[in-house]
Amino acid sequence: MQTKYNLIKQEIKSKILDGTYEPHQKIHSESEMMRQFSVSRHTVRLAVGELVNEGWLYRAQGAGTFCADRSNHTENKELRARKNIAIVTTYISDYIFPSIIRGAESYLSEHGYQVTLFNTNNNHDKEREYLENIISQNFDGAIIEPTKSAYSNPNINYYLNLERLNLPYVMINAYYEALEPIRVVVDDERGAYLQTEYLIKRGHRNILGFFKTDDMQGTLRMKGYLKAHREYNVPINPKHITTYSTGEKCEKPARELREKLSNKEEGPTAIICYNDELAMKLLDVLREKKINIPEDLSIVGFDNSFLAELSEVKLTSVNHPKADMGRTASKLILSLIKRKQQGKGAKEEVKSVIYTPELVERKSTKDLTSSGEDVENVN
Amino acid sequence: MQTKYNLIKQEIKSKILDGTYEPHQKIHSESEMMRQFSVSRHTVRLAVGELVNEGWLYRAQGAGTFCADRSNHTENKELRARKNIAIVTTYISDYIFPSIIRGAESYLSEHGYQVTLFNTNNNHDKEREYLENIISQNFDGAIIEPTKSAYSNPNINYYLNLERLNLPYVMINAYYEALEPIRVVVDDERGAYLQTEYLIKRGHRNILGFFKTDDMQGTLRMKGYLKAHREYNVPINPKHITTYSTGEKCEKPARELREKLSNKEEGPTAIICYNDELAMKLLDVLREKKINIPEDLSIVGFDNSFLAELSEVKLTSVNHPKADMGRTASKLILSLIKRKQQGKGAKEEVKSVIYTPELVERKSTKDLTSSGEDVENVN
DNA sequence: TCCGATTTGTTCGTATGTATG
DNA sequence: GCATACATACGAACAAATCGG
Repeated sequence: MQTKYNLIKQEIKSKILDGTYEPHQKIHSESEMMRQFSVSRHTVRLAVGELVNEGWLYRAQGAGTFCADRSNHTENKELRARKNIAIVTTYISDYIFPSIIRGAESYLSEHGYQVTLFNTNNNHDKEREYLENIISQNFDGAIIEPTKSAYSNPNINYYLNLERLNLPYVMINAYYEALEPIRVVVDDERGAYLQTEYLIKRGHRNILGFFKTDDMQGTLRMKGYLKAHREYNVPINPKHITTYSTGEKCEKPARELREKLSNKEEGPTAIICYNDELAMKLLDVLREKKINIPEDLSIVGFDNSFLAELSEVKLTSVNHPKADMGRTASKLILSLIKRKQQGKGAKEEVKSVIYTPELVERKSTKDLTSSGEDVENVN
Repeated sequence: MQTKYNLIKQEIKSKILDGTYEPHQKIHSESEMMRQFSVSRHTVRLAVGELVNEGWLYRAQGAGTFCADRSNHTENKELRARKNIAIVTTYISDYIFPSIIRGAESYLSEHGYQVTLFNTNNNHDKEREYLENIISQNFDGAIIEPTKSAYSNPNINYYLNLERLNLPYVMINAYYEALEPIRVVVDDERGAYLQTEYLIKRGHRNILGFFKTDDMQGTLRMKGYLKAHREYNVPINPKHITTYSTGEKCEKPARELREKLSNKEEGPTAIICYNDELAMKLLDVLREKKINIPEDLSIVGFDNSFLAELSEVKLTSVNHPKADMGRTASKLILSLIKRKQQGKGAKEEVKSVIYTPELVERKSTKDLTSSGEDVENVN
């Protein structure tokens, strides 16, 4: 069965096999081969098409047809399963995480990818297990929220291996500093600075700060809180700062707040919270103590979650991009995958995204400098 | 990329996946498809050619084109060696869905399975696309919340094909009646009966009902509402019932409520809501109209979601198992998988679970029979 | 076994659309 | 903006294999 297109096919394949065509080298254009072999364009396309299907060539519209790089294990084995992205987060169903996941899921599914979820519960062992899964299966990429990002990570080797295996990943919300990965994060230090500055400008001097310090977000937010104090020359009372870990979040902050409220000596006028979730917990304490918000005490949250609007006290908070963060991380992952597929011709640089946060004013703070509660016109 | 050949390709692939074409069955000839789709032979050949390349079809010169048999197509069995469950829901990040998904995810991951999410947005086309994915990859099982379960489903063939392919699935929240699938649902009729009975027993006679009627839950809840009225001999005013579809949920119920409140003739004393989410929307209307809850009007929600506790009016609602439903559905799926692996020696029968709902009393209803607001001691 | 209708396989020609450099 | 190169789509013709009568 020596058909014309088969002849052309063999001709091209020979040139690949004998090294005439090197990986990523452009081969003759269709019109040129028409002349060379004196056949119609259709016949050339048939020959080239089959070689593309068999993985010997790849085509790029407008650019040309190129010799594929078969050095890697691109054998027939991988029939390109289905395009699959892993999302690893500390939680999946609480707080802002559903929004982040929805943002990612919608963007990825629009682009023909499907999403598999992994939930570490902020546990290093789980994180390791899932990283092993991701490496051993053929995921095309991963969006990862690091576990306990403030601590040194025992799984750092797995992340390094991801890089060695050329498996693209993007970190969200935080990152392990040693890795310097592509990431999508909020400028948490700036966010807490805004929280603090806002209160200081409204005359607050005794501001309690509650920070979860086992993740990077919490330590940066504490840093922002301190920085604002320094820059506005407001002395910092160490007793005003409470730090806690994930495991302690249900008890310790509430307990500490109760204590600090009973020691009436230097009564705080405001509270800065690690996030809205904590703010809710502290509001429960304040309700129990019959303290009115914002008349008796001001409180500011972080993340601008649905909690900020649903509580009886509409909470002033710092904006978190949520669904947009998921979408952005997804975009970056797809860019990284594209860059990987194009080989070293990486013209497009993929850059981390750092969101600059903004304060969302609601009704949970009092202006101590003016007479009334005219909050809007002060800034 | 809506090219003609791609459309034809998808059309054919759908017929393979929904079972219209069985393995080794002859599909339409090229000339027939030319007529069917009104395209040239070239276009048909392009579509068929790609499907042949992907292993869905095979061609035999002179004989025809046939559906391939993929049953023992162990192409990438090793890659997909990992145990994988698909979860298809109408939404993933809103309302009670994160809880359901968390329940399922935690149980499945404990048992070594991983979870891939699909979100239909209550759209039949999306549902079809995802069912195609699930069939064409080798998922071990699927947990599915049906899309628009009150309507006849255009994808019913896909579900039948799941059964023929022996791919276990469990439906949650609702089900297509024709299929009689293994399912985990709430007794919605009973739930709405409880809502209504509760109000009737407290002296309410004019009870507005708002029901989303494009899913089974809504139609059953309306049925329970009617049943309670009949059993307690309370006449039903047809004007008191509002039905709406998913697309209308943001506008129509609020508009209808406004209308019904302005017609003061036979003022309603209570509202029964399809779910808590709707109750929130209606509470906005009531707040705007300066109507106090529960003094002026009682309101009851459904699902006992976080919304019921976070609003300023603590909402009496009907309990939905949420995370427990996810866990239970996961258990059933793993049982089905186990039964499948054991072959016909199916000693263990897998049975559907129907949750009997309970009313969760909070502060959104008034007792018209007694003098005060002594709600607790009446029942 | 051969015939003829049907069906897929190969090849030509032509035109327009779209991405790249 | 322009030429180049691949992508999609129409039409036509003949070859080769299959299958029922």
